[in-house]
Amino acid sequence: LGADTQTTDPTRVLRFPNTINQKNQVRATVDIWNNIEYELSTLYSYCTPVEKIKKSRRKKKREVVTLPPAKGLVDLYSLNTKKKDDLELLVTLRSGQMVGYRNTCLYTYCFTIALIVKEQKSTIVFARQLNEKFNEPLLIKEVQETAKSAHKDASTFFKAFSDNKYTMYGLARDLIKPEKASTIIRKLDISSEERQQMRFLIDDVIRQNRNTELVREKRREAGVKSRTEYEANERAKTQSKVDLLHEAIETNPTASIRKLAEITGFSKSVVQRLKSQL
DNA sequence: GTGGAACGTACTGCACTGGC
DNA sequence: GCCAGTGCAGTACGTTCCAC
Repeated sequence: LGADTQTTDPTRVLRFPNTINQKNQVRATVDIWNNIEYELSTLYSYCTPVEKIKKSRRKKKREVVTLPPAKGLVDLYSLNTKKKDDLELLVTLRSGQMVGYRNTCLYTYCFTIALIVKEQKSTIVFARQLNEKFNEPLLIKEVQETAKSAHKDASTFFKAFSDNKYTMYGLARDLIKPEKASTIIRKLDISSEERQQMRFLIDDVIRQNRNTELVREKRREAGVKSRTEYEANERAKTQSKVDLLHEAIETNPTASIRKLAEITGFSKSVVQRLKSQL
C-alpha cells in the first residue's frame, strides 16, 4: 500500500491513505475499503501472532517477544479467508444469479465471516454487502436474521474450538462446524468450471492437479531436468556409443561381438544391443 | 565360439496417496 | 501445504541360457 516495507517496528507498520512516504516519495493507497468501524480491543483480538512486550530493567530498551499462534487457529483463519473469497467470487461468476441458493450461500458466508471478524455487527455488514450483489436480494430483515443465526453458531463453535486447544478432533458431534468444501460444493451446485477458479472450494481432482503442478515446479527450481530432457540425454549418450561401435566395425569388419566388446570397452550385451541400432 | 533372446536389476522422473 | 513412501514407465546394463 506504499508503506515502508523495511519497517519492523509494530507502531510504524500502518501508514494512512494518501500520505506520502518521505523516504521513497510513494503515496499510500487503499486496495480494500468498507465502512465497518472497529473497537481497538476488537482489532487486537484479530491479531495473530499475539505480541507480548517484555519489560527490560533498563528504561530505554523494551524487547518485543512474538509468541507463535496455535497452528489450528492459523489454519482456521487461512481456510476461512479463502472460503470467504470463493463465496464472493461465486456470486460474481454467476453475475448475482443466486436464486435458490441465496439463503444457503448467505448462511455459509456469514458463518465464515463471523469466524474471521468475530463481531455480530460486522457480520451483518458483510452479509448485507453480499446480499446487494444478488440480482434479487433478500429482505434486509431476512439477511439480518441469517447473519445473527450464523454468528451465534460460529461463536458457539469457536468457543468449543478454543476450549479444545484449536483442534477439530474430539468436538461434540451435534456442534455446528464449518462446512467442508465438498458440502458447500454440493449445496451450492458449484460447477467444475467454477471450481477451477476457486482456492478453497475445489474437489480432490483439482487439488491433486494443483499439487502435481506445484511439485513439478519445485523439481525444476531444484535443477531436476524434465523427463523429456533426461530421456534425450540418455539417447544422446547411446548414440555416441553407437558411433564409436560403428567406427570399430569399419576398422575391424570381421570382428565378432565379443572381439568388438574388447575393442570398444563395452560389455558383450551392450555391443549386441548397439549393433542392432546400426 | 558365436549371435541372440530372456530375465532381473538399477537409475531416473513422475504421479499419486496418506499422514501430520 | 508439506513430506515420505509407493508404484509405474522409460532407458540401460549384466548375466544366463540356448541354438547353431
